[in-house]
Amino acid sequence: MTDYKQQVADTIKQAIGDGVLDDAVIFDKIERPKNSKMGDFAFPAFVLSKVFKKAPQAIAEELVGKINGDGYEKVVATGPYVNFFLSKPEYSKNVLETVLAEKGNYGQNQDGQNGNVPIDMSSPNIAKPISMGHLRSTVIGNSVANILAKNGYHPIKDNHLGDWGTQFGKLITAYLKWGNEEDVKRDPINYLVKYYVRFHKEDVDHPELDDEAREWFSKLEHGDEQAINLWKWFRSVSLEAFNQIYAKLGVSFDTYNGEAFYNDKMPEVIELLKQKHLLKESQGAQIVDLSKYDLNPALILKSDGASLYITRDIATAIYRDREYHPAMNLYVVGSEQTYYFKQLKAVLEEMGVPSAKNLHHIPFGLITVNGKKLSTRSGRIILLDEVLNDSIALAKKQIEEKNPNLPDKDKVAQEVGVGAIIFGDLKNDKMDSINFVLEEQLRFEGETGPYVQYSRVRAESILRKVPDFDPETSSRDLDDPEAWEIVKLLNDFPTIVKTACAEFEPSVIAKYSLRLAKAFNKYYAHTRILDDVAQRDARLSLVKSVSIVLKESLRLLGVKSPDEM
RNA sequence: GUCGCAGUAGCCCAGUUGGAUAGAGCAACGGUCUUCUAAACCGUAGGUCGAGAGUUCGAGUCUCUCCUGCGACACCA
Repeated sequence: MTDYKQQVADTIKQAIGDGVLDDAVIFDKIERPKNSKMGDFAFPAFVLSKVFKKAPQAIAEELVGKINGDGYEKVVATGPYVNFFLSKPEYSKNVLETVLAEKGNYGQNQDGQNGNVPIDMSSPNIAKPISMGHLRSTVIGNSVANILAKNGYHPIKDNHLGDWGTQFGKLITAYLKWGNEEDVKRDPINYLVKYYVRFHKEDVDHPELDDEAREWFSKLEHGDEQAINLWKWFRSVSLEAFNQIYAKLGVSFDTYNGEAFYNDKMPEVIELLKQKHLLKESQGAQIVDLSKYDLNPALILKSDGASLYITRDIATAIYRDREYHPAMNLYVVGSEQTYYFKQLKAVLEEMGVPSAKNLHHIPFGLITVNGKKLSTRSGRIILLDEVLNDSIALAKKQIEEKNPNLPDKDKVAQEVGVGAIIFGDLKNDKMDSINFVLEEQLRFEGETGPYVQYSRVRAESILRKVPDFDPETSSRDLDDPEAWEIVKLLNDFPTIVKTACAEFEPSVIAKYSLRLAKAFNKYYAHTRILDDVAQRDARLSLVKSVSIVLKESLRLLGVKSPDEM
């Protein structure tokens, strides 16, 4: 595959002459004009005006005079810019050739050299419902994993469950007092939450409940059989409920190493910190001083000797280091924890944990309701499952209206409804906070997941009309000016894949898929693809290529692509 | 108070890392289905890019000051 930007840079370099500008400088200056009528690539001549002491307009003219237009459609000076128009038939052929040959593999690179990348994501708490708040971590983590794999890494999706802690003492106490097995079996999360809430209500007037809860947690920690069995049961019924939602979202995990998993690995952390003489006492608690990182001290042990979140995270990082020798160590956690992750990284560096320098917090903005943070206590909670079901129901309704003869309606409704929610989350910069309004989530028109899905459905529909079309052997001699924008976008895909990976930013893919879908819909509206016999196969090659790249883009986002909808 | 993130059309957001006339979507108004799926396409209208200064040939983009919103600031996770 020809690197056209490099080709343009070489042409410019020859025209300028040796030793005037660095090769890299020239390459960096080459840009894509905002308006494609200006050209396919442009070189702004401003940088040269100082060197040659001439107006950039004049320099642009001179450069064009020195360029012989071989390999280009034309090269023109427009004001201070040298604008390059690529040779469309050759370029198109080249691009389509590559996409059709590589299919879903198009854009794959090996930059990651198969390095392991554990990703901390989703992380719901046992016995609590999965809310919209968990959606972001789940869906961003899943997409980042797909993007990493596309760049040659080996992602390891780790659902760091909140499955340990004093709340289990409370839960056991509450269950034994007011619970019943049938209810929990029927609707685990709902009833477990009820017990938990009731505990907190009653505990106001009956402080002795707290003692009981403490005792049960202590029993749990010391391996009491009844306590352990109840804990295991709560955990497994919760996980079953979670997995139904994950299945709906199309997200799976490689490990569920939650807090309980690391519980027995804490003493070693403390021991290591002591060996390195990093622990200091302060106000009765054990801290690590981080003043040389310009950070507040990290509190490792409470004054009562109990461990904290960071202790567990240190244990996690050390475990991952030994287990995976990770190329990167990722945490998809809300942006409100940015400072905390700086501290964690600093402590790990002090401890000399090798992967510390490759620890990346992937932050994202809050989901709010009326501008306020979600919280179970204040009742501002939106259940993810309900939102997904609403969206699926709406998709079903649309299918009944628009395409009542569609086979597999329920499956498609799920793919479209869930796709809308996932795409809606991933479309914008992950740092943007999202003010949740249900009606805005349930939109299938304009810049949405269903729009991209629908675009590919149209492409597939055309391809079905010509069963004898063979993308392997068909003509790729596309000489179709209307298709030009699409071809250029197709050529961008491998670069987009790399950018999304470097920035841990799924929205780069989502925005790209919108651009491609939009360009295709425009083409579709203006060109009768099947009518012109002479151009038919080349056009179908383009349609097939669009379908391939749209499907792959959606896959990277974790969104399904139905063939019909 | 200190630190971090953000402020672009009525609403929600892009803006190719400093380049050409600031762009989409939603909402509004008007047009396009006997012809490859109208979940689409085309058009109209909508802007002091939070405010001010600075750097430069050139600033939505970089620097500084201020304003506004959100978040974080050791014994929660």
